[in-house]
Amino acid sequence: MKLLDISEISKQTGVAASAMRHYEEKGLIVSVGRRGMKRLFGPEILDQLALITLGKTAGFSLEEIKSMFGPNGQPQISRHMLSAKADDLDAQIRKMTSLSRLLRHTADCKAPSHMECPTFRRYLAAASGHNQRKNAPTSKRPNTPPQTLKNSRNAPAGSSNS
Amino acid sequence: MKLLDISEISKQTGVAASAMRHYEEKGLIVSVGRRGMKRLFGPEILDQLALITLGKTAGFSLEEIKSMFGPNGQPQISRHMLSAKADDLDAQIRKMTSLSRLLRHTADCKAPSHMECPTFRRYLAAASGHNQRKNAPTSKRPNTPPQTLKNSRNAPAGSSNS
DNA sequence: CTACAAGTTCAAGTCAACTTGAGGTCAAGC
DNA sequence: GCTTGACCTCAAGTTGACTTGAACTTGTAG
Repeated sequence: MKLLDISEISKQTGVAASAMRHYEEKGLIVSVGRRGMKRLFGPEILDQLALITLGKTAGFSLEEIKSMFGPNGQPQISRHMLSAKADDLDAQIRKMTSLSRLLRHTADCKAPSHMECPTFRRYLAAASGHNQRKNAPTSKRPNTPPQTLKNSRNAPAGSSNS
Repeated sequence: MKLLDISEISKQTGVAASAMRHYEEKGLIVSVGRRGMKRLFGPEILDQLALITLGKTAGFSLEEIKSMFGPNGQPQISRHMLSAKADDLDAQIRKMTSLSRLLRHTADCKAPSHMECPTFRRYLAAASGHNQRKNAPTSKRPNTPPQTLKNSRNAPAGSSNS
């Protein structure tokens, strides 16, 4: 049989055991049983954790992720709301694409001040305001927690270029 | 002259006054002076706030945003690191694109369990692991705060579809 | 001149998503 | 049958990005 214990899963997925307990507590995953006191999970946990990790990367909260594909993998919200989430995602993707270009341009541009560079300002305009599709994103909720991008071997932010 | 006070800026950008004070404290923006005790900002603040908001949307921390374009709009990090940030962004964009497709598919698919749907699994595979470009994202940093997507008039996650 | 709305500072609180620590449990190996 | 190491629970702590509250200051309107 292919039941996995928490440390095995952690090894395979990189998700901390404490995080998995947290997810279980929040109802995002369920353990299929125990060996003694130790949790056992079915192999589907690997996909579920991948999905959770992915959702977090995309900026969804655990609550939202749970609503999109609960512990059983089935969505808890309507098709319509799922599409709405996808719409949000697409809007964000558009902004991020512009930001990526803006960053690459910034890395190359020789202008004394980026704010004065027309290319920079064009990307900024594209990335912020007016998304080129029908209804505006309508950021309703007042406050919204942040996410931090992971990777890119980073240095303390004041080095190596004169 | 076109000096703006904090509430005017808040009105125009939607950024809370308290958030702007926070940004100033953290060194992301600077006020150009005071009228009495009240902060005054130059018009460039609007672009800077747009940039900050954008950076947050993309999942960068305030520290990172500051390093990418400080209070003067100039990057505090090397061109190389800027490109690396853009690379991160692109990797994330790829994942989010797959996730968006996965969500749209989930909204339409009639399969009893999504995990058993080959299309679902294909998107999941595309979205997680193996990104189709050269070097892997190398998520180094151990723990990473979250971000939450804003908009999409959302309901409490258990409604309207029978 | 006085009131007042709108700003200010500073400390403390909040929230999500975990992590950490203390103290407990148990299957397995010697 | 006892030790050990991996896991457990539960409470408390951490981090980032703000928000909130209390007490204070001021330019402007009346």
